[in-house]
Amino acid sequence: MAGYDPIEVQARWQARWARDHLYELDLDRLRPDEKFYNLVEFPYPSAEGLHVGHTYTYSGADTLGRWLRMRGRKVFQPIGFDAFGIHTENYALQVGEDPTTLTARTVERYRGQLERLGAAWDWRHEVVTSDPAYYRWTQWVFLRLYRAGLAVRREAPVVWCPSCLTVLANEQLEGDRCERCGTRVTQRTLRQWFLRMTAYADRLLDGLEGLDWPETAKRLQREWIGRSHGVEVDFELEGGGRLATFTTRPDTLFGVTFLAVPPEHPGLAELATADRLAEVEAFAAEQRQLGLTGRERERRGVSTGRYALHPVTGERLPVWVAGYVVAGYGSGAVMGVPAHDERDFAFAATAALPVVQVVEGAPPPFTGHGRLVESGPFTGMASEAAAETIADWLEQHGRGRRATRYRLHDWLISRQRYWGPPIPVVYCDGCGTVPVPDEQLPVLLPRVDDFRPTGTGLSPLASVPSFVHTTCPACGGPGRRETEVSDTFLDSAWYFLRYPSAGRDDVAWDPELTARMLPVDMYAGGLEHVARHHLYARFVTMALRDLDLLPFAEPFPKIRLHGFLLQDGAKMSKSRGNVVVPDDYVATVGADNLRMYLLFVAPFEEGGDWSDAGLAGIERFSARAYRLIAEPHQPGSEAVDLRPLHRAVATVGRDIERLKFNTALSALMELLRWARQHKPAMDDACWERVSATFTLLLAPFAPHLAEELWSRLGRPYSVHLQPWPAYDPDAVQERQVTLVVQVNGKRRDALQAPAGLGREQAVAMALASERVRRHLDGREPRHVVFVPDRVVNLVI
RNA sequence: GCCCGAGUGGUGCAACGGUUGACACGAUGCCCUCAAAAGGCAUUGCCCGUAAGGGCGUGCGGGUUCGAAUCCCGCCUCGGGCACCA
Repeated sequence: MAGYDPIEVQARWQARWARDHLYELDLDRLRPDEKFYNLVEFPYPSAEGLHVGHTYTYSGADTLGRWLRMRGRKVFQPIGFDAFGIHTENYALQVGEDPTTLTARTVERYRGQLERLGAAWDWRHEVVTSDPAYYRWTQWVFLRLYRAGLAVRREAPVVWCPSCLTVLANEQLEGDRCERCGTRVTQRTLRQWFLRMTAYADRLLDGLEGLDWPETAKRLQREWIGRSHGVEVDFELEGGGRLATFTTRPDTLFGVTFLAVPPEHPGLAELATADRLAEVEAFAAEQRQLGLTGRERERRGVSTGRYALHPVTGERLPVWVAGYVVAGYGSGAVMGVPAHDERDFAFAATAALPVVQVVEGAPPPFTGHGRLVESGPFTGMASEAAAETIADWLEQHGRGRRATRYRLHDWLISRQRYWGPPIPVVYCDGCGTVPVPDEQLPVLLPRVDDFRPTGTGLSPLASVPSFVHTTCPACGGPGRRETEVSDTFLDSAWYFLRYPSAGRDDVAWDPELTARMLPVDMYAGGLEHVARHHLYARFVTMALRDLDLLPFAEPFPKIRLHGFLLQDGAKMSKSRGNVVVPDDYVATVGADNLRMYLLFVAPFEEGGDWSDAGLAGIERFSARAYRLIAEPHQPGSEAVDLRPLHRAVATVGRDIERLKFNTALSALMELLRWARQHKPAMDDACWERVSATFTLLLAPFAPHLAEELWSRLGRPYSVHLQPWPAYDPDAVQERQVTLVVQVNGKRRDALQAPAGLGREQAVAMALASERVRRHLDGREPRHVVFVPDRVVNLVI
């Protein structure tokens, strides 16, 4: 008999599945209660090809999906390509090829790779975000947000790489350096398009409560949104004007010894006194050049020469420009309380500013709470209560107001790049900013000879006259197109809405279909996307819901995060040269073995270490499984006790549901060993049951092998259309248990006993044990702990 | 610096507060073979002991409990996230 050839087997069945469209669903007939929208994060088709990290996630999600399918759910498992964006464009720049032709090739390659993994993708619903048929609707989504006042254009500082001559997305930063060239980034101020995500800060935060997400994911979003409740305190300036500061600790108001503004402060020239102006501007210019991240942790600053007046005491307080103050947060200025804030304390030390302790506790800097001292009428109060009282006082006297602040910023979607959807807006001298009408979508990205970033702050599209010059949709006069493209994260912020309706050219998504198919039932994703993609998608979904374009506000009620696959304890990376390429393994050991190995090596949600050595165990397992089923059965005479089979069905199902694929596989391995041992003794009925059940349990993990075995068993195609086997709950119960006997908590014997033994008999058995008696040393137990079917602990 | 997560055999890892080490890798021995590969079977936490048996053992130090890898407190190490958000 020929041995198991995983490569031949996978090729044959993949061809058959594709021919039969086995994994395509008829969405028209689907009820919301039977569908299961099984979503994975779609890849961006970059140069390197599919990473083994993708393979890892997709293996887990696909195994779950296949199992749910066998459990009777109609599993919708689409896939697509996040093909726009800087990653793709950078590679195109590197090889000097037009991104359009390049993307066509890489997408094709990815399709092949994804296909060969043997996952149950529904290719009929594929989306490619760089396809005009897709980005037409990305532009449409933008226009909905624009019309709702959620897309606005305003001037703002952005991160700039002086070496690559381009704006960088935040996700392209490693600390304060450009991911690509390692150059330290600077800031630049440009007129930009923003999506007003901060308008949804509260709902994004509060909505987390009801989501079935890992706690770490919720925490990350919570911290990213960063809501703080506090008070905005006004300080009158000597010589006129006032400075508003934000604080979460109004109870420390009497400890203020200075005010500080960031180097980016807009009114700096007016703030500084004449004699200080030159120094202030020099310092601010230098600090702005460094950018916030370039300033390190040094505590530098210069005095503006200006003084502010304390709102309660009227005391004169110097106003400083300080590098550590973050622009763009709160009111843009802080009240310096060195005694009760570590940063202010450090700054006060270098600037020789006084430290006044007003909360009792440890020596400064003391950031805890306590009784107020030296605080005028509020002295003696507990600081928590004082915070409220002082806030009231400020509000009553018109010197401040309660306020809520967020770390979350509006989403900067402008990119001075080529490879993205043009932002669908026309500028007209007469009409101003005019949105492109829906019927004129898509605004096509023109083919250009030179798509290199210009370094001028303008997109390469700005130098394409045929693109720029257009007709104003409002008045018919001459107009200029917006030449920026939108962030690639906007493409992916709504792609899951498109999948069911993919291919429709009349709507972005069909309302009736969407109501039935969404939201997503399970999203298998990565931690690195939580504070970006998942957040953007939630924001866009909420906004669309408010526009009555969607019947739900949360796109991903359930998310699970895969762990990371390491190599030799280190993250795989090109620079380390330790990237595992899945293709190589699919071609040598086969997709089934690769999938199972990835799932076996570690718990799915924790990740683990890749090792070629470990793969051998899985290959052996597959080969044994193949031999078990493929080798003919010489019937024995016994109706073998099938309890182990029932237990395996229970365990494997339970563990798949919990995403504990590693233990599910070990249960399958145990079942295999048991089946091999007992096969010769089994009568025909018994063997049929065992061989079929084993194959069904294997199907979610090793779809090709299981299909092959199923066909060899003479069963009707396809194993993937079969129901998951049932088990008898009674048969799962053990008949015999190991009863551990402890003396004073130390294990002294292990007795074989019938399950369900009562206390009396168990204790009697324990006392009868020779080993136990030796340790009892003739004494009577004072106290006996009995855990049924587990433990008898005799305490003397 | 702050916030999470994790520390268990030579290795990856498994264990509702109840036999620590399932499953697998590796190693050792044996079977098969002219031989090797493949395959099969067995052993495999550490220490003492020929053995029976005993002692120790889940990063470290305490605690709770009849009983702790698991719960609590304090440390150490590694991994990840955020990095001056007042």
